[in-house]
Amino acid sequence: MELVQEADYRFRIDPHGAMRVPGVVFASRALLPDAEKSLEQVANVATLPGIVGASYAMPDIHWGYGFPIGGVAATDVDEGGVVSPGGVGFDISCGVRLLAADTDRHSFRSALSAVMDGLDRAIPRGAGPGGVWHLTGPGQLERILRGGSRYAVEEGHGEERDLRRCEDGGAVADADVGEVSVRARQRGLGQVGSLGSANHFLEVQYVDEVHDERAAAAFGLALGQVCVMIHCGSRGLGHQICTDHVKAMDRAMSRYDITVPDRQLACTPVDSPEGRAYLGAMAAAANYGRANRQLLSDAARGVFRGAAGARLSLVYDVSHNLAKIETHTVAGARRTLCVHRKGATRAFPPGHPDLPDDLREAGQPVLIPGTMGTASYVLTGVPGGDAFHSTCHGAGRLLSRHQAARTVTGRDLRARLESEGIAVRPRSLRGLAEETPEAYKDVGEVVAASEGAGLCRRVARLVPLGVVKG
DNA sequence: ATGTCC
Repeated sequence: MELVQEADYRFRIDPHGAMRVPGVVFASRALLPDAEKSLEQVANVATLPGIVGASYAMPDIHWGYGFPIGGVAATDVDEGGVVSPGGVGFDISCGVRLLAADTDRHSFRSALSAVMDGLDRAIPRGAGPGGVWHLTGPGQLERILRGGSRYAVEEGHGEERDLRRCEDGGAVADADVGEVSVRARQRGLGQVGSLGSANHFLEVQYVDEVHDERAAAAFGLALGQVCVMIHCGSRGLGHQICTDHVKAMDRAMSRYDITVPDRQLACTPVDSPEGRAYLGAMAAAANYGRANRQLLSDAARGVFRGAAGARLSLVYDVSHNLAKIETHTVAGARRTLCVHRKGATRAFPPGHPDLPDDLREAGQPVLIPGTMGTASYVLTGVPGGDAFHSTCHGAGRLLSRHQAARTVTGRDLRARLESEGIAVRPRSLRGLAEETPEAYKDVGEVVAASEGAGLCRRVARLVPLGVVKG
């Protein structure tokens, strides 16, 4: 795959074969080792009907199902543009929530161990069932799928203010519960309020560097402040919805005369029965993921209150795996686009009308979970930019789970983290080893490349005090 | 990511 360098941190893949638009990759050469497979996926996405602008890739690009992880693709809804479940991924609405404590790391130090033990008991995690909420019946699951974080807050698991600090006010309105299969519901029933496994985590962190004082103040962050970061998604429910709708679209595609270079790019027009069905089910999973993060926040708040006498205020909650219908100006014209972000985070600039009043001047908080034991970042959107107000989502994997687990034992990794002063509460030592920092790109380099490409600006760097993992 | 293959 030939990459033409256009600027620092910006490469172009010229259209060839069935590509309708170019590929644009925001990265440095150093961030693209062995990227051939994922760059081919960038080119494949550029063949989708109705794609607008370019098939974009963020600096944390790596190989994924059909679309690369770290990919952004927008299609024009009024021009036959398609929606593809592979452009969202299996973990629909996977995302990050950051809460800021009313304490700094020095005052907090003596409480850390008790807080970690409390979180160890309070946070359900790992593969399979288990969640903080035990549903009273199927009607309650439907209310979660329609109401997301808003429903959890209505039930007493949070504050009204939380909802103003959530993307979409904590729930999207267009969930179609009828498009969520019985099997997806069954899988979702017992996992409401759970972390899951792999790179999902809950971390106790503190603000280690502030890069932008004004934005940090607007977000409620200050140097030394203790924070809680929660990274999780829609568990088995979202996974099953992706499986169901990929299958349905794979069968339906030929009726729309759509051919794709890879079956994993199965898609139909946004404005088709199959497209609307997927988007309705995806919205339900989006709400499930948000309720999930709201309930885990509530559990963490209880632990912080009891073990440290500390309060947690929501900084923001944003997904990095979603397709959204958004209005963007393209070549001077307002167009209705279906923006797929898969391992890419929405990053609204200052002044965007969808931001709450108290964030309008600073821009949207963008939450970047780092690799376990390293740093995480808070960024903000910037004016102009490219890729439909999107930026990176994390470090990006380099080694497979199997390769990672061969480099270190879970026991040794835990000892290493503890010796660095990071408390670790793993559910499984094997799972811990699979997440060793060596398996990932350097999140600092990913963030620097994203900023260098003009996609976002750094606000703060966070480092871990304690890790809760599946 | 995921009842890591219905």
